[in-house]
Amino acid sequence: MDEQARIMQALGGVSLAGHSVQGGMALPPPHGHDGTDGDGRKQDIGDILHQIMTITDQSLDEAQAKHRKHGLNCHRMKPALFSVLCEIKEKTGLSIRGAQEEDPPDPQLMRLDNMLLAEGVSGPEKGGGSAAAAAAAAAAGSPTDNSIEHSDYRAKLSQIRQIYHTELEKYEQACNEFTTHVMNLLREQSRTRPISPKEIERMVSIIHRKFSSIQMQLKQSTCEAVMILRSRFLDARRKRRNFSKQATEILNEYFYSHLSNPYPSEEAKEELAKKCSITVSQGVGTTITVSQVSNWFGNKRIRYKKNIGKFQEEANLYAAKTAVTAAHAAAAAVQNSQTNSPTTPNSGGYPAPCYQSDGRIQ
DNA sequence: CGCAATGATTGAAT
DNA sequence: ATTCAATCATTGCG
Repeated sequence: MDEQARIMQALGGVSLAGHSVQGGMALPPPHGHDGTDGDGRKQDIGDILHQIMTITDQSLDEAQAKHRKHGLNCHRMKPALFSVLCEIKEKTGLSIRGAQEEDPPDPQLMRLDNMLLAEGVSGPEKGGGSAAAAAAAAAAGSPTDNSIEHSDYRAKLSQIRQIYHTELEKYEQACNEFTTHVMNLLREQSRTRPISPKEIERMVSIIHRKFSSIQMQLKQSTCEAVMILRSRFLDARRKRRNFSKQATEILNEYFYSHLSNPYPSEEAKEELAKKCSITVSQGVGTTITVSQVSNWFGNKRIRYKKNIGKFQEEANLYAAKTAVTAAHAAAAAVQNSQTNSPTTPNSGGYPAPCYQSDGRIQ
């Protein structure tokens, strides 16, 4: 198959049944305006234009396409036509280039960047974070430096920071990949259609702008997260919040079921704190720390001792509750281990007598 | 507002 | 370092 025939095939829809191509350059123009001399040249141009028009419509990754392109590139009229097209484009390009606006630094983006920097999310390293935390603590006007909450805040901040950086890196990588891909594509195509380096540049800048807008979303959501974290941090230390119903429930349960020795160990306190925080995290609430559990037990012990009568009702209530749960557990245990052992001791929890009015405190 | 409940803080004791 | 006891400060209710 010679080159022309191949190109003809590429042109597809154009039917040339009558005028079978002979020896190369006999392609009539679409509107049959044939005749005068220089005709071969015109036909040449029409031909090559057609090829150019169609070649960009075709998928580029076929092996055939390469052949066709190669054929096109080797066409004898190609350089001249190419330069003409470039010239035309240069002239009309002004209008296109006029639309190119130099991007002024987006004030909102600057604001976000500044904040991320100030908050230590996008700053150098850990130093920024702790500095921001210290600044936040100072802004709260609280004289006491509660290291527990402080470290809590810092841990969460660094978590946010890590997520931010990995995401940012991902975007960066994707952007670079995409850019090089597009550039390669354009460079490849610039051999068949007039694409100036400036246009490639413009394309790259467009891509970058798109990706940076995505990045801005990331920055925005990061800022939001930091703000939420910060406000919660400040809230927690500025104002006292009552524990949730469920949290006090859990604490009371422990207290009254260990009434004879209501001094939870460090591990028990941690357990309780975790439990309370879990139940509280279902809704909007404060997370309860170990020291808060200690405070609660300290207060509870002293207040219970001070006026046992006042707490009698509560004590009975929780004693009954634990009794019920214990009974349930026992029943379940019995049902489960009927074959195992007839004398299964009930698991966990005190009997917690209802009449108990003398919890030997201290 | 007044008042009780309640979480947090402080200082002494151990 | 932990606990007690007193006290402070805020919250929630009537």
